Amino acid sequence: MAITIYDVAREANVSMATVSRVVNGNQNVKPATRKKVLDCIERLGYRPNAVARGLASKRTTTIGVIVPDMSKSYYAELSRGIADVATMYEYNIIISNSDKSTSREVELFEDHLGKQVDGLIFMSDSISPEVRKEMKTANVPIVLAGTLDFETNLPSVNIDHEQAAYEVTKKLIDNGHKRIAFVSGPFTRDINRVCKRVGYIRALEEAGMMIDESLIVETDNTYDDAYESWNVLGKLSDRPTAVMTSSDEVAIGIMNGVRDENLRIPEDLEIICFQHSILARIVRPQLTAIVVPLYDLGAVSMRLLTKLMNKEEVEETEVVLPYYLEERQSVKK
Amino acid sequence: MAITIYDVAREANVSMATVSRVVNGNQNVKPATRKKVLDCIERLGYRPNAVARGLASKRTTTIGVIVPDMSKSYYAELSRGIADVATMYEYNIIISNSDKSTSREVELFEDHLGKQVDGLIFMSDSISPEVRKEMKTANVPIVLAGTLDFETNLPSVNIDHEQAAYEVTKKLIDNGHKRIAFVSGPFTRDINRVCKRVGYIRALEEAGMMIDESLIVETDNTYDDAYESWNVLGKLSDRPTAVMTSSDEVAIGIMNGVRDENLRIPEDLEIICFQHSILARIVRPQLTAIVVPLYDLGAVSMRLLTKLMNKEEVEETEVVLPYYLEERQSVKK
DNA sequence: CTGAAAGCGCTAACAT
DNA sequence: ATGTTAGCGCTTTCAG
Repeated sequence: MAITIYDVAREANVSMATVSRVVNGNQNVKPATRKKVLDCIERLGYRPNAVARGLASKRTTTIGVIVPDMSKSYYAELSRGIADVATMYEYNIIISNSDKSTSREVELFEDHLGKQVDGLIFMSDSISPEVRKEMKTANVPIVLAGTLDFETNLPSVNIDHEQAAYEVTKKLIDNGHKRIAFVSGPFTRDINRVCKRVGYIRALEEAGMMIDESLIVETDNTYDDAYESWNVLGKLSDRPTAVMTSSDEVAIGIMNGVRDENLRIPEDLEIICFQHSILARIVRPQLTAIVVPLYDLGAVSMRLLTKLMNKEEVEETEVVLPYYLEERQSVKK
Repeated sequence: MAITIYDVAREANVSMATVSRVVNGNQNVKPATRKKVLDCIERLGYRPNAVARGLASKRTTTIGVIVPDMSKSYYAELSRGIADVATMYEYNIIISNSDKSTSREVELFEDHLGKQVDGLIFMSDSISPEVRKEMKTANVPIVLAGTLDFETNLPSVNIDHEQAAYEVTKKLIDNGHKRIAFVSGPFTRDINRVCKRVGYIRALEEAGMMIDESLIVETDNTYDDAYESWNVLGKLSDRPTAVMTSSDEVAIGIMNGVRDENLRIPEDLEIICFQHSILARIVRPQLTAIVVPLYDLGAVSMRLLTKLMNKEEVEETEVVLPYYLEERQSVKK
């Protein structure tokens, strides 16, 4: 059996309450007593039982993170931001993968809530009614990280993907392109269908250009699928001379498809992508990209969650972080 | 206040013990009673408190994962393997980043143990005496994933990096190369210094070749540092014609360094790397590589841990998983 | 098959 | 400044 607070109390000839005070840094302890207790703790190798503490205090200092897939660099980077701020505020994180399944998301909410997490950070492609119901009935704060909610106004941290896509498209238009494609990730993802796609269309319409649906291609956001997508795009009689992609991995799929046709980037095709990893920087030519501050998205989400858990006043619960365009080699000068 | 087991008991006109039995799937409950209780649970929206359960049963169904950096694809992939098997056996995971700091690793052991995790999976570059002491005094099973321990024989899951490096080097020798470099990650990492480096040297010596220390380059395992390393290697009077790298990211650094000198791969330099991500496959030329089964490393580690936590008999606690060489384009046919 | 009761290890009033 | 005590919500004997 492990050492308990009782063992320490007996050893130090004080009550368990005093030991508890010492452990919790309560100032109402005479320095001499404190030292005596600390010595015993050291000597016995006492380690407070966080589970008992959690039951008694109703705070577990643990938060839950529900993410589609922690192995994807997008979420891995975001999660690292969460983890670092969590550490800073002395929280542990329980992380679970939903694989974007609504039923799994609901299960995970129940699971994490059952574990009495003090708060939750949720990421998903889109929010289903079932999940919204879970969030409504949860008794702890929830923050959406990089995840959109159009119905309600839950605390969230995002960048303005619509505006970013608009700017990317506009830049391509200004570069003289008439045929600009948008190779997207799945449209089941709000960020793609509702943000990037809409920004793309807004820029085209503003320039008085036609929307050609054959230039809007949905992929599953993987390299292989993107590579295939150029098989379609490249065979168009009037093929695109520029493309915006929803991620750097997709851009590289296009890029290799283009290269295997002996076309060149940026001479024959200009590419601007959303950057989610180191990929954009290490391929040649390097990819001009909207840099998405994934780490910060996670860090700010967690910071926001700490405020909510502390019941602090938060002026703005829907945070929008800045992004920027990094000019590299996939666009002509 | 949340619904407790008492509320359900009162509502169902049974004792809390019976509710507990129902919740825990105990067979000693009359079907009619079970149904009645289940109905009340449903109606009241009762959700068992895992913290109270953990305190009473001394099992939290949570395991700890200590990892250098969850944002690195290497560990992200490995962690996903852990997470999936954890889910399968109904465990949650608390994951923390050590950033390879020994003192942080020790803190995290204490932290996780304090949270009463039922087991731990540990990953690190090398095991320090302080950490070894933590592991010795821990009262729960610990599995090392992709991490070496030379002193003791803790449960672990690995691949044979030494043999893999030997085979890679031998293949390069058989291809006729006389100057073969090894661009490594940090030698503070046992896997590099003690395994890959040793396998590399073994192959050279077996072929009667000299060990030229200038061909062994230590990097911090990043793209940028690897790129710089070619500045050194490429300027050698008798420069290498082949190179083994400890990761695909490092290989790409070399590759771009080579390309910026207008040399070609594989004509002027052959490369074989250890593959830790999608990178090896999406760059051109694609990289011939030792495929490291990261996901499986994690999954098998977790499976092993479940057996240990169940006190099952385990015949072999030091598991070695197979790897294979994927021939692609960075080596001549 | 069901209930009563004793903890699990700690926090947080409430006393002193 | 320190001690006493009543829970926190559940599991787990032990009875019956």
